[in-house]
Amino acid sequence: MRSEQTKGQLDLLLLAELAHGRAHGYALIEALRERSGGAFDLAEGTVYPALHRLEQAGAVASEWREVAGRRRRVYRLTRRGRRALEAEQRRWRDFARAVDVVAGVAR
Amino acid sequence: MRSEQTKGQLDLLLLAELAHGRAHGYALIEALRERSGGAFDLAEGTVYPALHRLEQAGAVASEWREVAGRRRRVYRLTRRGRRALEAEQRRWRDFARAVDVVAGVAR
DNA sequence: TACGCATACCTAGTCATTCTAGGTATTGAG
DNA sequence: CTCAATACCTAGAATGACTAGGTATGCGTA
Repeated sequence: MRSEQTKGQLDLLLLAELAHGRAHGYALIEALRERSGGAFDLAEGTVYPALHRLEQAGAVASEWREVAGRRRRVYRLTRRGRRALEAEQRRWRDFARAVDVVAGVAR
Repeated sequence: MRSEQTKGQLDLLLLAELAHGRAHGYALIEALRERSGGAFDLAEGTVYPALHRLEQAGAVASEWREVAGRRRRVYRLTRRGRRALEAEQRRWRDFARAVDVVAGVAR
């Protein structure tokens, strides 16, 4: 059972996680689960297509690595990805503030 | 051009707005636009079906009013709707906190 | 050695939500 | 008389993220 949905913030979460350093898809899922205290427990079918989309958009770049007999696709933020992350952070901040105000939630 | 999407928070926004008092759909759209400082400028095609869905779910109830020759469907929160609002507020708080942490956005 | 579990990737198709794009009807201003 | 604003509605499209399946390797254990 997945804990929480990403509700339109998936790219922000992935880009922010990659800002901590390069990582492969499976590791990103675990990192997101841990950093969020279990709130985000994303399905692979959610993350892999999203990474492919971000690569198409030029926000991330990937290369194959062989680690202990397992192939990994390791992703890193591009310069464009860093700009995209900053834009996503601003967008999230504005959005969350607006919801807080309307919803009567002080944080 | 619509300003911002509701990204899965539409029910929360509508229920929270109705917690200020009963209102009809068109007025809810204006109230949301104003209270959010223009951030939420929802299309009628977004709001009316959502209100119907909330009524189906028993969270709101409606009655027709005739005001200055115009028919209005005036909605109010039910008791169930109040509980739903509280649940949505908790859900939003948890979600927003988790995104803040992962996204590296301090607010 | 066979099994299951964790790791690691992938995609097709589905589903829910929300938007676009149309429609109807009334009132009031110009 | 026309246009803008008010006020409602829905069918269908688009979007985003999910379910549910698949492949394959390595490692521990029964």
